[in-house]
Amino acid sequence: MDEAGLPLPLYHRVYLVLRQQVEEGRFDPAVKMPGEHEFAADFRVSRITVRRALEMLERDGLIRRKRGAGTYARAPGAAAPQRDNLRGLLENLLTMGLRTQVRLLEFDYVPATAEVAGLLGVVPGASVLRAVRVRSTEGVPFSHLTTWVPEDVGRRFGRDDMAEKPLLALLEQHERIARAEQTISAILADATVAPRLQVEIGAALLWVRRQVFNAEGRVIEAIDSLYRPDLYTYQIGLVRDGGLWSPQSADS
Amino acid sequence: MDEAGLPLPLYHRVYLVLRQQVEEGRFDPAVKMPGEHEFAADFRVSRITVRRALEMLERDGLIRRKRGAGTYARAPGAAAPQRDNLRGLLENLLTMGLRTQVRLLEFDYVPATAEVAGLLGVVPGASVLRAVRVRSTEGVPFSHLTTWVPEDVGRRFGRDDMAEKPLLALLEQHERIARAEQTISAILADATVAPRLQVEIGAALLWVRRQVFNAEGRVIEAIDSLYRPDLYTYQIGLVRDGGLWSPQSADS
DNA sequence: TAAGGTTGTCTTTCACATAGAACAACTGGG
DNA sequence: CCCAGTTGTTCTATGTGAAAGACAACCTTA
Repeated sequence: MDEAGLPLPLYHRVYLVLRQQVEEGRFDPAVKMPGEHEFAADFRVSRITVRRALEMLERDGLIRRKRGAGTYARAPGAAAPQRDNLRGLLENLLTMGLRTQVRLLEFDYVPATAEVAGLLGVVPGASVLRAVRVRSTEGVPFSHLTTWVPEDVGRRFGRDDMAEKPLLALLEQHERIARAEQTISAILADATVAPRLQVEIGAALLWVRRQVFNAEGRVIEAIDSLYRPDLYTYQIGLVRDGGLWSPQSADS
Repeated sequence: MDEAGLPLPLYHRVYLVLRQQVEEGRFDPAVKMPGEHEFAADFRVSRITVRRALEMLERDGLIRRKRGAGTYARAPGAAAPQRDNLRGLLENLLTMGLRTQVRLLEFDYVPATAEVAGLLGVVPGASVLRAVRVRSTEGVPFSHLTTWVPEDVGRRFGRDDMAEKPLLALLEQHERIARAEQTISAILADATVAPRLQVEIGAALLWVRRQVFNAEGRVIEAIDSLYRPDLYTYQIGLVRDGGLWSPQSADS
């Protein structure tokens, strides 16, 4: 059985894992990387499969191989996406006041699936507004947002409003937003979102699902957010408070 | 179809396209869907390929097929269960009071890498205690924890302590824990953690990195946690507070 | 120079993906 | 009732993914 749900070829999964590790700087360019036989044993695959993955990495310019000598990771280089600028980019987003571009890909009224109906607290099949947006910074997409809103709430604004203003601002024109519930998880990029986020199918994405409640306790919005982990992370501070943790701050 | 070199099997690409269309309500449940031959012509694939996609859709409960009669989409509300156990198991963990087993895989003093040194606030190469644990519930592993502690802190307890008590409890015997910083992201399962978490290589994992500070502001502990997204999610409540979100509660 | 390790290249074998085709079993409408 | 249309089933054939192994070419080091 394929737990991942995506029937990606073995060599491609090995490639994705190794590429992630090389890009993280996990291999010192001055130290010989593990040999093909060793990788094959680690991954429990044949050497041919490892070789296919390594050939792809070499074409990407991420590693250097030489017969008899071994395989070496390339130096991170100037444009290296180290883990430091992870935080950097998040802080940029916040301090710059979210200087990002938003592209509206879909905006339609659709019948609610069972899952969406459960999130919004409507009956399955009820008409709901679904909008899909991609948010970018400097032309690079980093988040993929799918939003569902009950029909009566959605009718208060149109497609143009959504392309310009944040949805939350639109909602707050008519509603008192009280609280939200978030579930954070991870998921693989599928064929739909991968090109929109400019990642490969099978790449790891941060998955945040949020329900927004108004003052009456009604769900007025459900958001499914997918983030590129190399460009966006979720940061939380916790304070120790009598044997328990309580949160201190989160993003907005 | 898509000849962009994507390594997804054809039948799976057809499945993804059709699933999206069915979920969007594009097929009236009262009207016969196009026949297998017609789909094959539309997608420019063989009928066998179309049939595999349709079989998957039928297993998902999204369509109904009958020999001689045809294929019909099911009513929008009748979608497959799919991701219910996400929330289910998490609630189990909390209500059962975290009835989990912990297995200590590694317990060693190692020289700090540059990355770990940065997290702990020590010089690179300094000796630090590294422990790797896997936490399971009912025999199923759901989290993989790598912990680093400065040497002088780690010397206060031994391997046996760690196998029994939570690390935080051990630390609080001698320290005043003040706060923590968490970074939440996503990462692919590599050859090391995949077997320990009983997932496939290349599966998506939830990645939480935590720095724990004592009252003096020193980093006492750094934790790298990997969670199986099908068994564990991170939940946060937010309250709307004067145009901003502030957190309400988190896990501990 | 010699030895051992590393990547490059070539087998063989098996399983699966896909195409193309024919036929069987079944349904609904004229 | 019969027939056209639909899904179910079973063939053949080809290409790719993958494992396992053997050997060649090459580099580094003792």
